[in-house]
Amino acid sequence: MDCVRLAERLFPNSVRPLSYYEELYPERGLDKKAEVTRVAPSPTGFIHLGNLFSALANERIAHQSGGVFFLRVEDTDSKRRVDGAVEAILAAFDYFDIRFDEGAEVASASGNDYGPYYQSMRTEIYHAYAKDLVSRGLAYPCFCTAGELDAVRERQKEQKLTPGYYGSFARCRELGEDEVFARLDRGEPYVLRLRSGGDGLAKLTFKDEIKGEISVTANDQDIVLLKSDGIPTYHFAHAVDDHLMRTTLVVRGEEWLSSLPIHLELFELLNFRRPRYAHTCQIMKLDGDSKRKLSKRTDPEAALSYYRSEGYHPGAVKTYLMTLLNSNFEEWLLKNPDAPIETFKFSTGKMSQSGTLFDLAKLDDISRTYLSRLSAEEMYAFLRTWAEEYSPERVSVCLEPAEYMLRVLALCMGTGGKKRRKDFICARQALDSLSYFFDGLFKPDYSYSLEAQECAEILRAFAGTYNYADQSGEWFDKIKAIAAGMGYAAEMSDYRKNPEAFKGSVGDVAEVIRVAVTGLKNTPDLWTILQILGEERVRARLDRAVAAL
RNA sequence: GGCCCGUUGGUCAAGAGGUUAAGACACCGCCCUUUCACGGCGGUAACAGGGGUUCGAGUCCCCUACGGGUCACCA
Repeated sequence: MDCVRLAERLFPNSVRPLSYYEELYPERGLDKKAEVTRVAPSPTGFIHLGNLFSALANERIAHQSGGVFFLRVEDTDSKRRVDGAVEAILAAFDYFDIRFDEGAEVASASGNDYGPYYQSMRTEIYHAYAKDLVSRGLAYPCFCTAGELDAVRERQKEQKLTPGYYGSFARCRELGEDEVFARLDRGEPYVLRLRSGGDGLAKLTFKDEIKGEISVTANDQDIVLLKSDGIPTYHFAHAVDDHLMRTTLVVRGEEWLSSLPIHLELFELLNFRRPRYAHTCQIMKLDGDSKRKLSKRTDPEAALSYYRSEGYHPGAVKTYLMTLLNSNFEEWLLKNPDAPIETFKFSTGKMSQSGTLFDLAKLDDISRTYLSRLSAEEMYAFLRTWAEEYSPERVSVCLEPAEYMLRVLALCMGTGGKKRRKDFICARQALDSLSYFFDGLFKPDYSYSLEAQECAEILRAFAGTYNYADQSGEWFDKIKAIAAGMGYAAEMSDYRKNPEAFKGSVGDVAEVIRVAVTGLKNTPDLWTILQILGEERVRARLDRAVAAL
């Protein structure tokens, strides 16, 4: 077989020598410690939580080391391409404030340009390297049809052999020159395959930045380099792109670990210095008793869009992911509650090796703390931005006039006092929990702890003494008086000392009023709520509650 | 099934041969409190199992079990 002739026949238009690309995309000349990392999503229309997880790790590593972080769009699969998917990716990373130095849609400030950053625009580059491989006898055209491949696979399975295109199963590997050219002349479709020199039994050890030493088996599959449409597969594109873009460290999910042998062989045959790899654990979910990968089909929380549509604060989501990413992050955060995430020293050595379970309760807790640290104005702006996109009808109902909502938020967040409240988890939940401040949204589901009779008596007594002008102290004294008059302890300490002596405590009495006015058992300071609502609305709600009993 | 990775409380996890086996979330209790929260203090709860190596093993080695991943002209 005249390999050079075959290469020329396969890629007649690929005339540039490899040195052209090597010079076009030179070594970056960065500091020795500087890492060049990337995130490389494919535009399928679905953005997984894992994409953010991985992006965050890559971003921190690059920027912390004074390196470069770029975005490459892996749009090599025309079948899965979805309109608008790239825009969605860009918008999602922007929402979570992940900043790229280079890449799709980023103007390179440094003047270094290793693009194009869309794989669909890099075909001539892939073909140049493919041509080189063919001319060196390391790649060959394969004319096997999908049906033939399936049939072989079936037979291999029946015989309990490793499935795939390798060894004697690689039918097109040793095709004669005349036959190959004849079939090409006939226009038969083909894919370009790697002529693997690997020994499927050879073990080699490899050092992963997260997992440490791992043992891998050498690749012996003649994997597809270029699909029949001339577009590369992930493996080939990865090798060419990360070489020419001078990536130093690839941080990716551990589902890639099994194709690592392919990548190792590719880098070697292409004479590329290969990047270091860090394979991160996957985000799992508890399903019944067992863990499984977060699935985009069945788990809404697998989609990045879920957090945005629920109104989780992007900063809170990032904080949570950081706790999963670096095991010492949480303690650091406890000690440095005000420090920006960027000042945390991120380390691949502190990344978890085992699959991590996604814990919504923990996210909620972190979100509570995160939101509690915002000012009422910041919270208002956050809620408003969210509502405009996801719940526009609430803008006019809840968010205007702004002064009213600001007063509500100041109360509910405790921004005036020493201690902050932590009632808010996400924008949707926050707005939902505030609906009792708005007559149009107030749909009470009264649920009292006391008997109806008792509640009615308390509410009538309260309505009888209620005076809007009362200050907090006076107001509460009246409630205490009602409590005492009905056999409840006016002081919590009395009740605790001697609970048998009372029907309950002033807390129980207050709860009845709280439920009547807000429909909820848990709310911020009741007196302030009544002040915000105003006398008229308070009386109307008391009447309504009594009527409902 | 082959190959690969993993396994410390319900969850996230510290731990790099000698610890009373951290901390956080959740749960429970107490305290604080003008109600609801917040906060403070405390509690329940773990080294998958079995063999080695060692004076000594959660830490090193082997086996088993279990969980996960992957075996495409998808990434």
